[in-house]
Amino acid sequence: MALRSNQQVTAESRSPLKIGEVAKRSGIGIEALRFYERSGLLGQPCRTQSGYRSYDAAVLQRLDFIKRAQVLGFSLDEIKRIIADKQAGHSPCLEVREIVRNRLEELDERLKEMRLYRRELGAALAQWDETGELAGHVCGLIEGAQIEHSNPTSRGLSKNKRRK
Amino acid sequence: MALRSNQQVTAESRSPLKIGEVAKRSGIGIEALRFYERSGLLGQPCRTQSGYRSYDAAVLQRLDFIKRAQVLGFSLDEIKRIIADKQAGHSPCLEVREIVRNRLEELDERLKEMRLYRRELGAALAQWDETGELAGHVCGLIEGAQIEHSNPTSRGLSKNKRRK
DNA sequence: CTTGACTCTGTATTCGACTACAGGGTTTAC
DNA sequence: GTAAACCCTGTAGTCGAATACAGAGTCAAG
Repeated sequence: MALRSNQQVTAESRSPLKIGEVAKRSGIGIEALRFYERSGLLGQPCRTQSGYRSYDAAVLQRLDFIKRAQVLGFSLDEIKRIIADKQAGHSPCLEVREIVRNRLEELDERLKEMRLYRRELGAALAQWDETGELAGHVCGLIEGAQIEHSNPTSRGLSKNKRRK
Repeated sequence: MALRSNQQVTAESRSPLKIGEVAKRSGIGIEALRFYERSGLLGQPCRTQSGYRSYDAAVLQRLDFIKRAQVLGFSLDEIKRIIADKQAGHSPCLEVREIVRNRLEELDERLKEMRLYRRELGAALAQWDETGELAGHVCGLIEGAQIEHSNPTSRGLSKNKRRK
């Protein structure tokens, strides 16, 4: 354990990281880190005598893996299973392979969809720029959908929560 | 009011649709339709004397537009703005164009990311099948994260959402 | 010794996009 | 004429992935 004096070995290569540091380096946010731990994605780190989490730098790689997997469309739950499975010894477990394979299929499917609509959207935008008119799927459809009078936009955009 | 007798013109081309029918044809679900209406994506339809929603078939196109836009990654809120904007007269509004253009950029970004990781994932899976070992990013990282050191992390990737 | 930055646990809240349900009215088929 | 199938409003719940907050302990600097 962390015998009170090992703190002073604060060289940058081997230092145990406190949660704030991990958050800073991984870009993941303290609360999220604790949440990951609760959810079984991280396993519990050592603690200092006072109860502070004390991470080994390896956690950063793990977090990186998690982020990558997320981008690929894995849910935290699936990621958890992959990690747990690996850790449990039976490395290339069938179940995990299934997940990966399925996700791959879904991914391809989604990629195809996205490429298609990207083309449509791009085309519409181009024409829009040219002619000042929206065309094709993007707005032909809006136009097509006439709204039976009434007050259209109803109320103000009170709850307009734009982010990102 | 719909003059009690015009209901009987139930020819298939002009019939006003009740919500269940719209749900069936659009594949969108009654509750979701009402939710869209509440959210300002649909505007209120006429009602029969008894208060039932009575949709014009054009709503189907609108719903189709909404679905497409969603697949492209637009939020309901953005979709709403696009529609409202169009309806408000100033057709090819700058704001909407901005949304579309930005979304397009994001989409391309995301496509690139996805293709990259798809390659990695595919490769890992192939090797896995071959050698029974997970390699590369997919599991090297899991293995690495046993609890040993390493280094950095670049900036976070944009928040991407998986849906479906 | 005190301040301020940091951390702890535990519970609650957010957000988007729905979905479910309670407690009614209406239409339609037999 | 009655039961099933539909529709209404309004409110509440779900799900994934976090965030936020309350109330308390800990640590390094001045």
